[in-house]
Amino acid sequence: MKTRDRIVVAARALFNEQGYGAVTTAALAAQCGIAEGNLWYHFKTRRDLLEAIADQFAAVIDARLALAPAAQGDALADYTRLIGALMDEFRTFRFLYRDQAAYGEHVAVIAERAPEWTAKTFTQIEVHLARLVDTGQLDWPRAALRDLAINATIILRYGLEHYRELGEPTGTGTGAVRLTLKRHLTLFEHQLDPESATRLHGAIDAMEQGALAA
Amino acid sequence: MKTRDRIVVAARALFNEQGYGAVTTAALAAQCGIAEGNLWYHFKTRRDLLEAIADQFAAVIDARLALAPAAQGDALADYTRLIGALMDEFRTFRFLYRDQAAYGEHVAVIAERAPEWTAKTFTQIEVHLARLVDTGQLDWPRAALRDLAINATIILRYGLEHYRELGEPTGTGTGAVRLTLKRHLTLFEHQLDPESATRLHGAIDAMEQGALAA
DNA sequence: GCCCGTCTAGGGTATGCACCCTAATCGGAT
DNA sequence: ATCCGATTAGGGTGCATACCCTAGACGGGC
Repeated sequence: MKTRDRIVVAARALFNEQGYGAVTTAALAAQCGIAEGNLWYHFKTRRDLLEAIADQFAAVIDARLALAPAAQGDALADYTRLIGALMDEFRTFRFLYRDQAAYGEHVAVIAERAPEWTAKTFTQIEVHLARLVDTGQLDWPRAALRDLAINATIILRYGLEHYRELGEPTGTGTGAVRLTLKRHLTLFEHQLDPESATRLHGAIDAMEQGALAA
Repeated sequence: MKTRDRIVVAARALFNEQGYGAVTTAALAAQCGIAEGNLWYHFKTRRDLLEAIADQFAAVIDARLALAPAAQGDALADYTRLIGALMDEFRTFRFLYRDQAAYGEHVAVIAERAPEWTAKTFTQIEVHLARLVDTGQLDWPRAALRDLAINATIILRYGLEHYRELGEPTGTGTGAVRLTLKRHLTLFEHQLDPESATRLHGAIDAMEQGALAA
């Protein structure tokens, strides 16, 4: 891996663990195992590094927003794929959501596009849930799907912070993502047919060990 | 109002608006209309100021946790009172939740008690919802009340951040609290009897204009 | 061997900010 | 009038940190 990419990966991890403002450039260089001067060779300012991460973030979101349920496919697998991708994103770029006060409103791509991303995410989840209704796997009034999608998004979006506030560990491998996915299931699992509910639980159990590592 | 109290109030407001780390002691003194030396007369360190606010926070939470539905009273009014108090708290002390990465894990009262507070809040909401079930105003399986209480708490807790991410203004007087309360209602309003649903909506509409000012 | 991109080591600077210090003034209570 | 707590104005310090600068080394490609 090229040094520049190693810096981006390490920065993202440190910012997520310690908070954006608490990570010094000296500590980051040490974490990468490079001289601080080399960090400045690759990124002129700390802001340039932040924007490199934000550009990655935007690309990941655009790719995820392209996910749609297949017309004739496995609606449950499609839904599982989506929520897995969402949690991967919330976890990988956690500090970008959480530490906005620390890095300010000036990362242009986020300031401009976050509201639109969020609104599109509601729609994306709604469309996936509608497929579950169409296939008879979920019993939910069509008129109430939007609200369910929004509430599900909120719970997924803030799940890691929620468990942090409960004093639980929330880093990678702790099971916090799985807990969050299960938490969101409580919104509608009583309206899933029993087989689908079981499959979804099983898919979520399998998720933190493998799929989300990608 | 005594200067010391004025400093606490102004600090809380500035920390909420701008983020804890972005508020300099110079700006805070200016906001209070006092010399910076006077700020240091009242608080020896910035941390002392933070802890004064955290102590207030703890007292407010303890008082709110003491709220319980009356055995023979108006269950809907009791529930309304509780969610109003909760939103008041989330708004008044918003930075204490949001900016934890900025001020660190070292405010003892929060580090020690936040998980317990959150767990008690779930129970408090659950007990209030159970009263609504008992009075026939809410139709919800008893075994599922805990999950409803937790989901309601999450949505109330993160509502302001949610609307911020949607690009909406979230300061006092913007209607964000009302939107949050309405959002949480979507979890269960279809299971309220129509009169109760109408009353609750009305109570929420009245709330941001008056009751939450207290 | 030459060129060039990448990286190092080591020293440094400018800036921002929390907090200090001091002498004087002010205002309220006795 | 005196005392004392509260407040001011103005100057200052120490520290942390992002980022700069420079000469040299290293490694890969031609």
